[in-house]
Amino acid sequence: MLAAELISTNYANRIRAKAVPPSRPAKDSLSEYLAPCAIRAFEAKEHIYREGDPATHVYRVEAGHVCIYRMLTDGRRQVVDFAYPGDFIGLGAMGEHAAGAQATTRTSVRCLPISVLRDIVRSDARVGLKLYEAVSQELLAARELLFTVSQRTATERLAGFLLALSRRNARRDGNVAEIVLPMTRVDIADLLGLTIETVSRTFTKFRNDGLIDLEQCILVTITDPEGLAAAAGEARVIS
Amino acid sequence: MLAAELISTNYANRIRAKAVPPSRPAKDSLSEYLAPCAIRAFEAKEHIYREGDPATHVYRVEAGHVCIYRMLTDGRRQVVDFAYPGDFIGLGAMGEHAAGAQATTRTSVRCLPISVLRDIVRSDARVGLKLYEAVSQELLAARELLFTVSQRTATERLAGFLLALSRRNARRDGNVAEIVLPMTRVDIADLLGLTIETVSRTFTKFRNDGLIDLEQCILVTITDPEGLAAAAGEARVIS
DNA sequence: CGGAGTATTGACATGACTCAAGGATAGTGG
DNA sequence: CCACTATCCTTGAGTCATGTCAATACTCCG
Repeated sequence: MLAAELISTNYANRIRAKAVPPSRPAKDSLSEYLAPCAIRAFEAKEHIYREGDPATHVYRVEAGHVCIYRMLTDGRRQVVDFAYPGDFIGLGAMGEHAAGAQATTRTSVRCLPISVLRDIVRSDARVGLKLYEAVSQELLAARELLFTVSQRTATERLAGFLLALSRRNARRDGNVAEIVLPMTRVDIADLLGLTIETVSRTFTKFRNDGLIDLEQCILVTITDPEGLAAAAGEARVIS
Repeated sequence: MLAAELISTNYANRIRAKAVPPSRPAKDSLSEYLAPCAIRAFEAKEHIYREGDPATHVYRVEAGHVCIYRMLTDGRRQVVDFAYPGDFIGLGAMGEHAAGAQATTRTSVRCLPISVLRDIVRSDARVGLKLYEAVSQELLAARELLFTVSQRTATERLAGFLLALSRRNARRDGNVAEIVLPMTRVDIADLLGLTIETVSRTFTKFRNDGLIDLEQCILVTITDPEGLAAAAGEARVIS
């Protein structure tokens, strides 16, 4: 199990970390403090931290992709978010991490010790507000996902997911149509509250309906954005 | 519609606000600042604020119960949380409220203007941290609910919900077995991502299985806590 | 090539939803 | 006090989307 996790797996390694610098230039107060922080690298499937680990650091993803998730003892899993370069992870943890963070591709993160963060907050009220806003943003995203999982059909969920990724990409590098999926079907299924079979079938349905191309299973090309938006049901989409 | 909301409805008014003071004595830094704040009262079904309203205040529930929810244009609704006396609502809103807050019973809230809150944060770093923690707590609850809705069966969801309410009551007044439901079946269904029919059927099933008594539809008595916990599946429950 | 991990597809089962009817509860007005 | 009405809750029958189980195919890598 542990050994397996250290071996970078097949599909994941098709994605070579492009080390895209975070799109937001390091202007805000939090980023200033991050500059001198240590950087750690992880292979695909390695954990940055696990659920229940003492929360020692806050991290910013520099390159790669991270899957934030929680586990139930019987093996059921809930993916809570995917973190992309520029995103913070480990925020909102008090004492210990309430969710695990696992790299889905080769990943590097910048590490800010919690103790240092606390000092910064004490001396710089702006940072406290920044943190508050960052967590508020996560709360918003969590509720959006809650909505998606609770009220929408499989078709709507996956369409919404793809559109959210598309918008995320657009903000980063301007490519709206092509989406590289840095996560497996299992990850997607566990995010959307579906099974991998349903995810796979829905992908196939989209392809048959001419909404997307799917030459490789990790490369989605949106051929009919309006159709996909219609399949998503509503403008309201995750993230 | 508006008129209807002002008329307190039947079931809801069976619950007379007991005006229980918040269990936590007003020791923490946020509560200090709340003491001089104005109090506003609402009838059942009245809104404290609506989704999209400019976020002018943060509120603490003094008595009664509030349903926090979001709407989709086609009428689908997601209840995000129920606020009890002592709980804060309206936190984490930046600019405008991302969710609506509707009293489910006669309710009174203490109102703290956002502008004042901002001033406080600037002058008192502890409050910034307090806010951060409060929102983190909400984030945790939202993810717990996400888990519930996404991965669990109707039986597990409702059992977990009842146990969560039981624990909430226990913390407040020590009564573990008796639960008064300050919300309708619709509210419960929209929280758990079910239909009212399924909620009702599951209640009936619990009664037939001897897990609960249900003399009135708003009064649940847990007769077999272990059985209910088993039905909930896992120790991990919402809130 | 062979093996491990991952993805697709099919047949079938089922839990929850939908639609529809009827019962319970509380407020209202005669 | 008793209809009368508006909500709310319960129950039943039938349907459907998604899950489950099982077999096969694809991709990468040693």
